[in-house]
Amino acid sequence: MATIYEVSKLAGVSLATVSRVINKNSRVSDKTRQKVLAAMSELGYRPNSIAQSLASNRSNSVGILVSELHGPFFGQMMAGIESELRAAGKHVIITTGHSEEDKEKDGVEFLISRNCDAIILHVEAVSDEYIIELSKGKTPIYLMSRLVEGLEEQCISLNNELGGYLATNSIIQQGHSAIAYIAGPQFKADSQDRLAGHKRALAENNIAFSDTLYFEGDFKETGGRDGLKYFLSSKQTFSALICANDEMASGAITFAREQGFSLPKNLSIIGFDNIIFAQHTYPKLTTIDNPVNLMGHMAAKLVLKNIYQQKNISITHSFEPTLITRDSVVFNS
Amino acid sequence: MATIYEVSKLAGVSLATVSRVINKNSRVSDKTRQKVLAAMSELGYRPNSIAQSLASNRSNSVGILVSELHGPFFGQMMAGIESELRAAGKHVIITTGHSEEDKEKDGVEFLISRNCDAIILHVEAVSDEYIIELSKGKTPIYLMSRLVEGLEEQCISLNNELGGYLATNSIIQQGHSAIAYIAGPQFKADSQDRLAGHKRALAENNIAFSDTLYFEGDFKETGGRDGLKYFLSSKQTFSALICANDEMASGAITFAREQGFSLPKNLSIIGFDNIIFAQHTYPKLTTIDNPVNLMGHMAAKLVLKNIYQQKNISITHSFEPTLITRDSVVFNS
DNA sequence: TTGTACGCGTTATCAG
DNA sequence: CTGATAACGCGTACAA
Repeated sequence: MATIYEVSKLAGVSLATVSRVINKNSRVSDKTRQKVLAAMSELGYRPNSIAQSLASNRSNSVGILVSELHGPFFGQMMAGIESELRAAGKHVIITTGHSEEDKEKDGVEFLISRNCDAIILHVEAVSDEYIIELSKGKTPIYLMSRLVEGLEEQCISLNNELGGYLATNSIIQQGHSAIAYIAGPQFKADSQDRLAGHKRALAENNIAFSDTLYFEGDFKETGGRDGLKYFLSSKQTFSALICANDEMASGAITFAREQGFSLPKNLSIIGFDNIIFAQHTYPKLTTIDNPVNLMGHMAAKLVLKNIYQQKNISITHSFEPTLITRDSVVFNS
Repeated sequence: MATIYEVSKLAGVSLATVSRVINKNSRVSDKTRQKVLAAMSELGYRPNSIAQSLASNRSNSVGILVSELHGPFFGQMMAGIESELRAAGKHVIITTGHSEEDKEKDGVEFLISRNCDAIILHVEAVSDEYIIELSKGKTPIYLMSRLVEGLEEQCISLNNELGGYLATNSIIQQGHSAIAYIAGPQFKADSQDRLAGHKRALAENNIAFSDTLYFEGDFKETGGRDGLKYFLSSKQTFSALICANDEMASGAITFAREQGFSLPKNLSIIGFDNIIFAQHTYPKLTTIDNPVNLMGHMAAKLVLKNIYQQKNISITHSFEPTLITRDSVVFNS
């Protein structure tokens, strides 16, 4: 509520001097600094970051755009970014895109118009061209879980194709050949890549991909439920089920048991992402680890290095998923 | 990048006129409006919301402070608030407090300094006095899951005491009398209230509260695990376990099975919150519904009504938890 | 080391 | 209906 002007008056110095003690960079004599500090605390002065931002064209805050605010995946991602940035004294402004092109663009413009020093995006509906165009603007752009050609240096991504391959391959190594697959929404690049990896593993093992053992889910619990229901109603036989994320795997597990399956004996199930709850399904979920929290940290480090000039930070742009073996996949005898 | 000034030049009108067409309220002739609109799109003009905010003292955005960005509880809360506000064209600025006093205050000041039209707080470490002091400032304050005396009109809260009572009472009604309790961190009011409800139910049924069947957990999976481990190592006998939230219940379920328990036969377990994954534990978790998503919507409605003058909105300040009966609690014979 | 004065991009209050 | 012009709160050359 109090302004820099009132502080300067009370301290008997000029506006500029007050500004100088706020931005600890330029030199002020110790005596006047004390006077100013005293005046500030007496007035309960707090810098107006809006005005600071307008005047300096910086904001000490980075924007984050995620698809959703709920769900273990985005939660881990946001937490990773935020904790890294917060430790460096930077704030985070979060908004959402809901996987819809209009909302994603709206969110991006909001963040840009708020003068964020950089923005970290997890966008799914928007085109590569849009992103490339965006990256030419004055606000630096960084991308999570997405690899855009020409912007490799600004991307932190996971090799989803490899993850998909690992999942299917591990299932095949366990003696399964009749394998059902519940994919994620195919407009999402992650989902496509995971499916591609699945198909590669099948091909390498001379197993034909079957349309009737394929279902496109929604990445939520209901997707796993609906997918399994679909496979069962179409009288397919299969000994293993691959779900493109853990939420769908959870849904499938629950539905399978409702249908009288004994797990994992009757059906092996594998997920993807390794969300915390994957340790608490029954049987404990075998899955592919997606180090999304780590990737969040890395994205934050990337902006600390590039935007806030922090040195001695080494960046990993590309992450590799790994197989987490638990109890939900067994040998098919 | 383009400013209102360039637009006015290109359109051949004054700054003020451009500002008028941006803020659709005051009247501009159709002809000049078209000229301005054309100029805006030709230049790709986007209002700088920082400058708007500085000049108008409004920001069309509301601040949210939560303890953590991850976890099903906060996810649902943020999602509820955001979706309601977004539908009304308002943006949301989210930051965190990590349940630490300093960080909570820092977060609050960040939001205030960003000129939020209102802020919605889920604070746990900060005192009632601080909040009351805060509420005297120029930025309107609203509170989630916390009831502060004197600020009832700005609070959206859950009757946690009742929830705690319901949980324990339902367990008792199932014939249990040796009941272990894993509480949440006791510096959190929610945890205290849930525990108080537990004790009331015990007292009403003439069951003594036993210190040796009490453990203070951390509201995470490990809390459930650690709590159960503690009870088992201390050779207590009990037929039911109450966990102050679902994460701890999940951890307890997993650990119980690792220890060879057959659930729910050997041990009945009840949780609190009814997070989505409570439907996917095995056995499916009996729990207390905490309508946190709804409460988020309601908090958003409250600011829409009070701050953005939306009419015909009816507000519920106080929510009641309900028992969700699933499979993890059985009759003690 | 300190002060003056201008600019950041808009809104808002006046006149006209 | 439209146009000057003063705020908004602060950063930052430039001068002193």
